[in-house]
Amino acid sequence: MEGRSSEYKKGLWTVEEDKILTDYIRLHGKGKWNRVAKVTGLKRCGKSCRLRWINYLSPNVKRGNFSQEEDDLIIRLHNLLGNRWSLIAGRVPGRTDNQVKNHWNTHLGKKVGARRKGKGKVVDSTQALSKSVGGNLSTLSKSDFTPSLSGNEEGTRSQEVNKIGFEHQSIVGLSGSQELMKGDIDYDNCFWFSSDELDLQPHSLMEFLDKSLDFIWHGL
DNA sequence: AAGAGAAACAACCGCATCGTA
DNA sequence: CTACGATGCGGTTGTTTCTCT
Repeated sequence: MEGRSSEYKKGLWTVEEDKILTDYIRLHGKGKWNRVAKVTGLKRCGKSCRLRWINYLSPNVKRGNFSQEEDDLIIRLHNLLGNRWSLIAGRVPGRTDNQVKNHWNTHLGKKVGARRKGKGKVVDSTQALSKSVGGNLSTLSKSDFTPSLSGNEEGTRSQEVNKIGFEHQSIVGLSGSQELMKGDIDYDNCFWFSSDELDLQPHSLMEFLDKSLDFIWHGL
């Protein structure tokens, strides 16, 4: 099929292309990715340039093997958040969402899967979270998980968040691997918080998640 | 040494959301 | 209010490298 997409090259990046992109960003800064091809003549679409910079060329990206500490952190965060790779990566310094996702799919997922094999029904962590808060997370949009609830709490976004049906509970449990059932709790794979301790507000799931993450982060 | 299959990593695609004119 | 381009995310696919026979 020959279409507009044929204007752009696909596949692995060459050293020359990397240099062109790096020079462009050094000169113009990040953003305006669609301008890269126009300004530099690089035969790559904006999305491809952005991805290449974020995942590979950026000086903030840590290369090399994942440490045991990073593995543990990712496993714990995945337990809490599920496949929300960008959120997880945001808590793992120097690692990108793509790196974390790939590492999970090739190493950690198998490791964790093997450990859990035979330990009962495995459910998606968002389902587990949904169960624990008494609502349906699948109705939420991605933006409900971004830390941008500022100012107007009566706005549409907070109304969306309220769809969760979040209710005050004395204890809130999160489990990425197990259904939450009385008398059948896998404490190794759960994080528990007292909502009093966290001063949990029902209108903001993100605040809850962020406090949860800080809680874990400082406890590591 | 060479080929096959598995594993690891890089990149693409489709969709959702955001920002702005 | 709406349309549209830019950006971000997660799933998936493609390519390369490694390991085993």
